[in-house]
Amino acid sequence: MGRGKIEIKRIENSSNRQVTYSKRKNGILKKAKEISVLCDAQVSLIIFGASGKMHEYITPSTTLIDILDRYQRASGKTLWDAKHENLSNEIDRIKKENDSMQIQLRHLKGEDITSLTYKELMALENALDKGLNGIREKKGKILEEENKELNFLLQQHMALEGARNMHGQWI
Amino acid sequence: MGRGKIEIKRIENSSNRQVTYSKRKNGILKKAKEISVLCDAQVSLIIFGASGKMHEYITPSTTLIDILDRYQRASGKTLWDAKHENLSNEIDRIKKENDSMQIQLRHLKGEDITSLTYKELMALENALDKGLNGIREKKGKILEEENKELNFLLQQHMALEGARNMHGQWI
DNA sequence: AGCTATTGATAACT
DNA sequence: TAGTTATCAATAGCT
Repeated sequence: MGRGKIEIKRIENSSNRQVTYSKRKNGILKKAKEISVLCDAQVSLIIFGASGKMHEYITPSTTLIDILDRYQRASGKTLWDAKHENLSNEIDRIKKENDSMQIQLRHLKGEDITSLTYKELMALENALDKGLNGIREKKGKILEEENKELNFLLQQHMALEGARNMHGQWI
Repeated sequence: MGRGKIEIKRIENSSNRQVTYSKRKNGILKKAKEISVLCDAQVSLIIFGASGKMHEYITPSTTLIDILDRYQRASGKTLWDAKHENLSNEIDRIKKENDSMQIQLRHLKGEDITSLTYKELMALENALDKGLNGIREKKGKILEEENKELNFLLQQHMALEGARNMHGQWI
């Protein structure tokens, strides 16, 4: 298809290769467009030349993503699904963790306990009791601290009051 | 490029369209292969005909995924990243939910409560107390039922025993 | 599905 | 690097 026939193998002369690439790239892009228009075909053509520059043709009435979705369904091969799967698995794992915690929380609040065994209830009771003790201890400490603080303030005030009274006597 | 020139617009005659599709499909696949070999180009060509059947050419030394990765980098468009992002967001959301529940659970178990205010501790205490009451009530009911069952069994046994004794007297 | 007249693509050249 | 053209390749219409 030119002044001479050529073998289909890598063109060694780099500048010839570059020229041929440029011409054939235009040619194939045109062909892609033509078959798409003439025959109602969905086409995705992506080309990277040796220079690294990209050229593409995607049938205008669609998107590359659509074509790739279709590709996956038609070929059975996975493209992003492989990457997706990891994330999906993580979501599943976390959701299970979540559900389990949800249930634990409900149980600790005394909800949804009808199906629990006596033994499970005992364990729950212990956990709650322990928790309650911790809370009450903490509450107690907070109250003690407050008490101490109040006592200190009261002492200060009383001392002040006493001083003022004594001062009054002296006047 | 044929017995007559044709306009590049949809071929209305369906069988002509099918024939043309088949011929041009082969042609463009050949072109894809040729440019790939001749010019060291990375090519991905995916075609869906009206029949739904797929045809593809991917430069053998690479994979479609590689090409699409490159496509994303070159075009700035996202293919699977968009889908990825949705999943990632969901993971984030669930993880936050998770963390919050984690904390609630710890608090209910009386752990990590040093930073809580007195008011928060009161709320916690109430929740625990309520939970504990529920649990104990449930435990009580279980014991009651069990007792009822045991009583019933005991009555049966005693009745049996009584009968046996009476029977013994009769002998 | 094959054939071939004709158009289209392009290799070598400028 | 872009334009020209002789030549080869693809294919439209036909069988």
